[in-house]
Amino acid sequence: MDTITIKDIARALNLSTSTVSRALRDSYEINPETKRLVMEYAEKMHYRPNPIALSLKENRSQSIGVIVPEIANNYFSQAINGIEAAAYDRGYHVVIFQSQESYEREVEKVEHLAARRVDGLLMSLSSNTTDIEHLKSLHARGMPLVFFDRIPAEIDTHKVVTDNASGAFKATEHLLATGRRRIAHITSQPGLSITKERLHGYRMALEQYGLPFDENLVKYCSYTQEEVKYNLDTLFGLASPPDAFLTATDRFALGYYAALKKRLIRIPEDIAFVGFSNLNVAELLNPAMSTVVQPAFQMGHTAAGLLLDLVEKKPKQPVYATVQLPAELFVRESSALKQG
Amino acid sequence: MDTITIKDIARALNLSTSTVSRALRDSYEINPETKRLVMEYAEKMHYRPNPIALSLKENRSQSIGVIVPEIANNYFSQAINGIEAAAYDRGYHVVIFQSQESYEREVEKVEHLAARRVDGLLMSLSSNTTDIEHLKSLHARGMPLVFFDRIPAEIDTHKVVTDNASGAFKATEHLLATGRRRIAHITSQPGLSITKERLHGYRMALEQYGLPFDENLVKYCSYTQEEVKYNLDTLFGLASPPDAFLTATDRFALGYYAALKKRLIRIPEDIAFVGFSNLNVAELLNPAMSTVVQPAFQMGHTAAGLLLDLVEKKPKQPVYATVQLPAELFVRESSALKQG
DNA sequence: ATCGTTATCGGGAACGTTCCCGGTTCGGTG
DNA sequence: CACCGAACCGGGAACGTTCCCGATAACGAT
Repeated sequence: MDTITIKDIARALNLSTSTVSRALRDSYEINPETKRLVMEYAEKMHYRPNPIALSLKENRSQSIGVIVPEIANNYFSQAINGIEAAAYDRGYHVVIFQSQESYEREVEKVEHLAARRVDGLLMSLSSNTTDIEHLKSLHARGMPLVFFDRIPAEIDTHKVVTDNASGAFKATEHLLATGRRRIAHITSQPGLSITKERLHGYRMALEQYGLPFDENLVKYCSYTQEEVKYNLDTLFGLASPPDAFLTATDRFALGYYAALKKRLIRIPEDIAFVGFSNLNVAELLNPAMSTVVQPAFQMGHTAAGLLLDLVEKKPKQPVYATVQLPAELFVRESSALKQG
Repeated sequence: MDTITIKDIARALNLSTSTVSRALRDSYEINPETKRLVMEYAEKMHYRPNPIALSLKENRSQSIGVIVPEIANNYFSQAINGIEAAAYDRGYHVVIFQSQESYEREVEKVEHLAARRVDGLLMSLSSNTTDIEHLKSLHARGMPLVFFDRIPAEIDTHKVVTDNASGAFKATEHLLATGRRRIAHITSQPGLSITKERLHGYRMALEQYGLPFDENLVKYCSYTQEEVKYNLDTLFGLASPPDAFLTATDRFALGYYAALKKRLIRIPEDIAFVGFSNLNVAELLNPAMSTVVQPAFQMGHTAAGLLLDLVEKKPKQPVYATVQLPAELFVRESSALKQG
């Protein structure tokens, strides 16, 4: 890219760089005629101010970093959509990384992004992250930081989440209302916030219906294929096997739906199913899948908004808040009323 | 972010910035003892070189821009996944924008990204883009540019596409082999490369089977909901209505699948269906959807690789190529053999 | 004693921009 | 006629880094 600078304009018009700079910013102390000359020449030569030079001077990059477990996931791609919209509206760029559910990669990317001098960081933790020292120290050094969806308890900053407890409660309650009594809960790593909250909602619903909580029905998963088989084997090997599934993420919803179907288990006759999922085709599945949907776009949008407020020091002394957005339960065939 | 610079180190150790700079780059002309001092102090103070200062000096940003119609789309999010992987491996950042299928937004984002001094640009055209002057001029001014999936004919540069013609041919041939004769083709705007190529494959298959091409069966769509209804009305209003659908993109596949089911049209009994789609749950749909799958990750990965070769001037005089990756046809229930 | 060599280091320009200080001209006022 | 204040413009530092020139000292070699 051969690019023209303010100096080139100055030289061409026999002016100083100061004058050109001021002319371009429409300063009052520049002769209108001079302004016109500069403006016209700049326009003609396709002049665009170099944001890098500005960044160096102002010590900001006008960009925010985003680290998510994976981009090619309905929930996160929708969230990124919201982030991009909010950031663009306020003149910021979005730089994206994925941790791929790996702690080591997450640390690496956080470090990289910080070195890159992004103005702020938007994060959703990898499922294998338990130690968040890398983020703590970054935050302590003054990097504006906002978490969404998968948040840590130990860092005090803005957080945006869905009301996971309520979502899980509604789903569990619904399954109970359809006559199921043994609800398996397939969920993420126990350390994650979303895991705890959803488990809490699940237990509350059981309690309210006077049913016992059975640890054997809860499976904390990572994301491997063998694991699915193993978990299903043990679940169906129980003396009192499950008659319903509540899965906690998009990937579990799809993975277990597929695995159940492969085993020729009938949904909803043998097993009722509700998945936390932002899959936009839940309606079209066989059978149509009941889902707890998170407002992904909205979450990304508000998280980015909060981050940019921090970046721009909108409130001088920020009072950190945890914004909770409602989850919505869509009842479909997969959790139809139990027959007989 | 309170950040430490090379100057701070120099001052603290009573050295010049030159010496510190060289010590940090492990230059041979610095006393090992001095190096050790500098390195240790830098480590202790968490020093990280400021990439923005480097960018200013070297006139490059170590980042590439990506403009896609929408992020929250299976195909594109998978492609971005590939782009991110390739870019990160080579030390580049990925800055993402979406045109939202709007020509005006596309122009705006292209302009924005260029002003932002990205080192190169990766594009998939919006469906409403017919005039590509904004990209032509950018390319003429020396911006490395690589297109993927939706490419323009009029710009000579690297392009990465799926073998759309072959994909459409295979799908059409398959539908013909199952006994269908009136295949509706739901596709994008006529200007797009993917539209033409897929249409070509579709026609070739018809021709090979000695069937006439009927313009009435081809619908060039944008992405509105009313349009779906209108197109279905006219298609089923034909004297000889379709007995199969071949849809050209992810969104059309889902949109028309849903609409057909809503009309209680039986798939595959009344209508056979094959969709170009990267939906990862095609298998789980009701009925399981036959799909032509594009190697999205691979496309993003190679496109990014080609772009970075251009950026880094790997071949001094690049010979622009159009890389064609194979599309794969997955036959499922939705295009089962016609009964009777 | 002079000189080239080696080992170490510093000064300062440059990247593109803004902005603080200055400077000059000129018309007007006392 | 001296002085003042607009009106208009230029010089140069600064942001953080690299790199081209030097510079200095010590030390053999001539």
